[in-house]
Amino acid sequence: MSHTLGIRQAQKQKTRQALLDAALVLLEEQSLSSLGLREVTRAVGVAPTAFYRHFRSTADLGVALVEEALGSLHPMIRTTVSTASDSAERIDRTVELIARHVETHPAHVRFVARERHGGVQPVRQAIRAQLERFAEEVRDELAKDPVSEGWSADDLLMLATLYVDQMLITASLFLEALDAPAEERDRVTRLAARQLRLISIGRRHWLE
Amino acid sequence: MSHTLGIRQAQKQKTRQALLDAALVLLEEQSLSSLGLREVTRAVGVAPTAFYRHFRSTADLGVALVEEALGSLHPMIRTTVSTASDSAERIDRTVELIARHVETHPAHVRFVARERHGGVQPVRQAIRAQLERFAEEVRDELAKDPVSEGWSADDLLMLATLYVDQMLITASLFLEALDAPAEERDRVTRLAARQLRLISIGRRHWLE
DNA sequence: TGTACATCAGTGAACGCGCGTTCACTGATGTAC
DNA sequence: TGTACATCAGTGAACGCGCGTTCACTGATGTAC
Repeated sequence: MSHTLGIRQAQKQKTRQALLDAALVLLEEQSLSSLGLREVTRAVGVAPTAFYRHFRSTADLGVALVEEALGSLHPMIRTTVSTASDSAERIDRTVELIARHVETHPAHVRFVARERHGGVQPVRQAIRAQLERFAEEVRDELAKDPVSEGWSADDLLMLATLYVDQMLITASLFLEALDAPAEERDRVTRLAARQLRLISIGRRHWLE
Repeated sequence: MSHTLGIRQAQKQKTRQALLDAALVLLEEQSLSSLGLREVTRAVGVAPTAFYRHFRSTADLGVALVEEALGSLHPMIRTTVSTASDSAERIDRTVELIARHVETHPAHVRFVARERHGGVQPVRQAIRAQLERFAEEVRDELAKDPVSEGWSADDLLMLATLYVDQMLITASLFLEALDAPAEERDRVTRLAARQLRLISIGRRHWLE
């Protein structure tokens, strides 16, 4: 049977999640460095002091949001990169996957894009650590591909980093296009696919 | 002779510039969305109300900072891209130029990286407008290159966008490495150069 | 199952503080004659 | 050159407000027997 939390623990988790959810909503229109603890508790409907039962500070809450936003993406990244198939098809599926993810988790994507270079150091660091893990995972998957024969580990990581950054740029373009007409989203889709295609072409001819 | 401002206008400009400079320093450790008007005037040594003689709000000041940070870069971008020479050499010079720019204008670069996806809409918009201009200028320079024969205007803009985004990523990596040992900066230099090289290879084989 | 005590998530009052904005002002600079 | 008036960048007091943090508390939940 699954581990059942006590009533007290379960309620605590629920409040904690409510704080995270409320913060994420508030962060769509501001940066973490201006997010107030009282704003968050007000949105949830608990006393300001309740915040301290869960987080030391809003920066601490931000680090928890990074884990929530990026922690669960690792398997998805791996399978996306590794799926062996025609290159053009893989690119289209990747772009489609990013578009879908932005549609279903817009606030998470916005948070990561915003705070990656934001004003709160521990959060920047948490995001960088996650993105570095992504790059390493992409590198490991690329290494398995026969196209990578003869590549140095360093060059593979260079390419993986390029892919990861490109995925983030694409996600943020889809985010901006979320409330735009469908043509705009199509434009972003085609742009992202061609950029990935150009990178793939560069990859194929790297060792010439 | 050059146009001489009256004493009053000259003093006003000086105060305005002092406000911009002070804000830029304060923004190294926070985001614009949490920057206070009183913080800025305190740093300059004028009364809080003096702020309103120059800007409607901190968001308005942010837009002025975008102009200051990016407005003067257009000629530099054009000449960098257009200089006809060996591709590898051009890449090395480009990366070197970015490194130099980050060294001489770290606060400006940090501001743009931070606020590009930050919490203040008018500032995001101002940055996007400038970056779109960059992309168009790069496209125009790329179009003059014989390598671009047969390329559609749309594909040229796609490549130009890729270059512009890549330059920003590189700048932000140099920024993080500013206080790091020289080896780290060298690592960033080599990484950026190889990524640009891979993109250039993709460019050369795009039409095959 | 029942009892007695411990734990601890959430409360609510209180604090000192800095915020953005308003307003009428001052006095140096600019302008018209 | 001098005078009289207009302009306007910067002032300083005042305002109401929300902030983060402290503290002792309450009462439901957990635990030991």
